[in-house]
Amino acid sequence: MESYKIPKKSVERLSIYKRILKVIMDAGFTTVSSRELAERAGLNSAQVRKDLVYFGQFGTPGMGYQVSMLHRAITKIMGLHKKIPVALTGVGNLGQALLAYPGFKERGFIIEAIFDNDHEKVGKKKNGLKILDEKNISSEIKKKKVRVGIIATPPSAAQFAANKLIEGGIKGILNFAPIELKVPSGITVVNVALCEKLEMLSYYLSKRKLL
Amino acid sequence: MESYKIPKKSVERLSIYKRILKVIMDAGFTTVSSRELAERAGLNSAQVRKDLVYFGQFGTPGMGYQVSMLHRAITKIMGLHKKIPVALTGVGNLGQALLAYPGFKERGFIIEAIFDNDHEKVGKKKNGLKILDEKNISSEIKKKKVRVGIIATPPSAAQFAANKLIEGGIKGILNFAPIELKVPSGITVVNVALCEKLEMLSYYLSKRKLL
DNA sequence: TAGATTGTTAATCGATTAACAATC
DNA sequence: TAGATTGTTAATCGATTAACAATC
Repeated sequence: MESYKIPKKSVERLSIYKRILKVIMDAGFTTVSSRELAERAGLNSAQVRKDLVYFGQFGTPGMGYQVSMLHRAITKIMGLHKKIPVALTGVGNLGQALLAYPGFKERGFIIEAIFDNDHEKVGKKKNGLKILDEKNISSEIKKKKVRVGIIATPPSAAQFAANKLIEGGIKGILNFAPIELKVPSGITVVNVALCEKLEMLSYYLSKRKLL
Repeated sequence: MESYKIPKKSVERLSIYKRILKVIMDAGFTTVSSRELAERAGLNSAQVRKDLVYFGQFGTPGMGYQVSMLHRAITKIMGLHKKIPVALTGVGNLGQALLAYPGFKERGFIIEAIFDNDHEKVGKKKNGLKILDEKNISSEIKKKKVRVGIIATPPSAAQFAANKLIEGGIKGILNFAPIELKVPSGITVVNVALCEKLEMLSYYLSKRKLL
């Protein structure tokens, strides 16, 4: 399990391989080749092998990969075999959606605390969780041993939320706000570029005079 | 306004520049250099200039770029100056969130029709729109001249939804389902890789023994 | 053994960055 | 004019793909 120079893209694809392996496993197959994996992921088979080798030697020449073993290995490598307590900041439309989104729980991300700066909302309950004041983020998440923060605030409030989360000891942030967060080294930020994706789509349609 | 070989990444960054230009414009500045833009976007200034030149010559040597003019130009290039009628498929948690998410409307993406395959839901209203049966996607969207489809269904229903959307004449799809949609050439699919991002974050924390 | 497919090296491709003449 | 900053070319870097010896 090396670590020094693994491309971000390879890590992202690891997640894709895991998803495909699950499908293949559920279909009852026990082994799979890099060619098959590549085909299903829309990639090159050399790339699949190269990606996997960053993390270990999982294959058998002439045979391919053991589906369930590789699936389990990737799950472990990605740390998806443990539950992770999460805090959500910003209980607006997007925040409420994420709160209800089953994809988080399925991956072991358990939302344990939710925050907003709107005093109209603070104190009310959403999905069984009381909305807390953003001012108290750091003390609350220390109490609940939260490890990951999700930022679903408007862009103007995002940096403040990030600061408070980091103050509370958080090391990883999933950021939905369309701004580049400034964080000290040692903090991992993963951006979900919703607006950018939307505007890209607009561009491609517009270019072809389809709008 | 060339078109033959513009990298996807440059298009995505165009959206980022637009966002930053808005901030600079609102702060009252009239010109901006590639260095300043780069700094705010966390990029290299040569990259900013190269990206922009794909789309035209907007700058003045010695001066930089006219903020409002560049902002307007990018908006136009991305087709964000017109309203786009949109259909949403999958009115589950994620779908309902997207329905309420103001970011779509702000960018001119107006959700005009919503679909689900759950007969419990069909006929009910959400955000002032009646939920329609997925079976009727193609006829309904033809009627409403919808140009873009958003897929927020579970993965198992995503390909069916995509097929129906395409049957109805749609050329662009924003896909939130974690599967690689198979579409004929001429259809633009932009994937929002929510799960992959989440799992990436898990990986980086796990690697550093932070979970 | 023969056939298949891995892990890995080398070749290719594309994207980022540095450098600088052109020019406001 | 002198200083600043563009657009652009060349150099660098990194990621993808092809090819193949090793090996099950």
